[in-house]
Amino acid sequence: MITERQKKALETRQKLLDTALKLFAKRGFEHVSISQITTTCGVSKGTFYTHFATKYDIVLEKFHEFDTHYIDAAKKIDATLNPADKILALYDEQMHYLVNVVGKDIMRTVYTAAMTNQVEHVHYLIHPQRTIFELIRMYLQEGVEQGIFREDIVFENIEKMVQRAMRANVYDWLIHTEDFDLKSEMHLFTKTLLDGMRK
Amino acid sequence: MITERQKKALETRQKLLDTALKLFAKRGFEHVSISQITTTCGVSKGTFYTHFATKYDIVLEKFHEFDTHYIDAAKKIDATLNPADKILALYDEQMHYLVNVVGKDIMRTVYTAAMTNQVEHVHYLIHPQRTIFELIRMYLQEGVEQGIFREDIVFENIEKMVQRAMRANVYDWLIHTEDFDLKSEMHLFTKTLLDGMRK
DNA sequence: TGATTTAAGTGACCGAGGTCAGTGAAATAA
DNA sequence: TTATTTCACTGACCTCGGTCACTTAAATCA
Repeated sequence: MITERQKKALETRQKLLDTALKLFAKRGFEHVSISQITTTCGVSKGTFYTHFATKYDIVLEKFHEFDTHYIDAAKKIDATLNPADKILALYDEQMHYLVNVVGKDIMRTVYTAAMTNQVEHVHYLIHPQRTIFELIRMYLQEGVEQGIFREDIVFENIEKMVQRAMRANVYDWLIHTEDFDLKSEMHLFTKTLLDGMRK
Repeated sequence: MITERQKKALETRQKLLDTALKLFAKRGFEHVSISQITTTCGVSKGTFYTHFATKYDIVLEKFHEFDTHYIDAAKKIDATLNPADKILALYDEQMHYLVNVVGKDIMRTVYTAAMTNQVEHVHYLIHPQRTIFELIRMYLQEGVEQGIFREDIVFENIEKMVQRAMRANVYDWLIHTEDFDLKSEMHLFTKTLLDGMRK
């Protein structure tokens, strides 16, 4: 059972989250201060920290929520495709989503936090239970069963490299100010890497 | 001709640089404040900013200096190797240097700054005139002349992907807290990618 | 019901990176 | 030599993310 107090606290938390994300979208993560968020919400600065450990945490929570998107994305993928093409199709869909829905600002925050924040557990960006990684593992296992991959590379390495290809292209997208088509760059890069893994 | 004043200024600058790097090495970049650096040097805080635009700039300058290392590294590479193996040999040497000389702390700073700092020019991490990129371009051109690469990928894309492979592995090294052998991870990843580019 | 405990919320405070009007001695102009 | 300009250097000051002893009202206990 939830008490009146817990209900109020959850409302405050949600209000902070919504306000913060709205302000981030309008002015960019770096240009929004905690004080701006809390005064907009009509609470004190300290209240922010009863609900979130750091400024980053708001973005990380949203990012985590975004990740459920891939379950829907996976459903759209043609089951008759070969496993390598399934991964490419998933990445195509994912990159479209990152560029058009999530956006560079949130992704930059996530990719910076992964390097900076002393990890309290395994960081989400490389967390093996991450939805997208479980999908990729599934496709790769299909590929192994069909015998399309070289046998001198162990499965964990195949998996790690495919995941790394994703971060590689996202990172390069983030450090380029313009003229970087994430979707096509990711496609070519991952396709080439997968070709290198094939028999 | 250099004036007395300019000489003094350069001395101050050099002293700030040396002190900062010594403190960074001892306590880590994030745990050293500008005030600590300037009081150790016996100058005011403002002086730091007459010589450097941001705290990052000290590290970026050092990183730039490190890059000359690759000229020596390239000389050691066996000229009879095929171009793909030359790139692998260069990366092996480079990763050894990053892990044992440059260190995670400086690299983390560089990789964060690349995402954060609004680029005044093209950022050094992707600057085409960067020493290591010119070396790679040279080897890849050798490879093209020998006809070892697929012809459906244009040269600029081959070049971009090989560079990206480097950042991919360095980034993954930076977000892992342990159990990440940069040298061997880089080797396998780049080798696989290069295999995917071959005829 | 009244006494006690709990925890959401408060805001003064801290040290950080970075700014800028002002200073004074060196460089240059007269 | 003297007047003027230049610029390395100063340090009080700004805002920031984050902390913590404290307040207060709701939840629980007796």
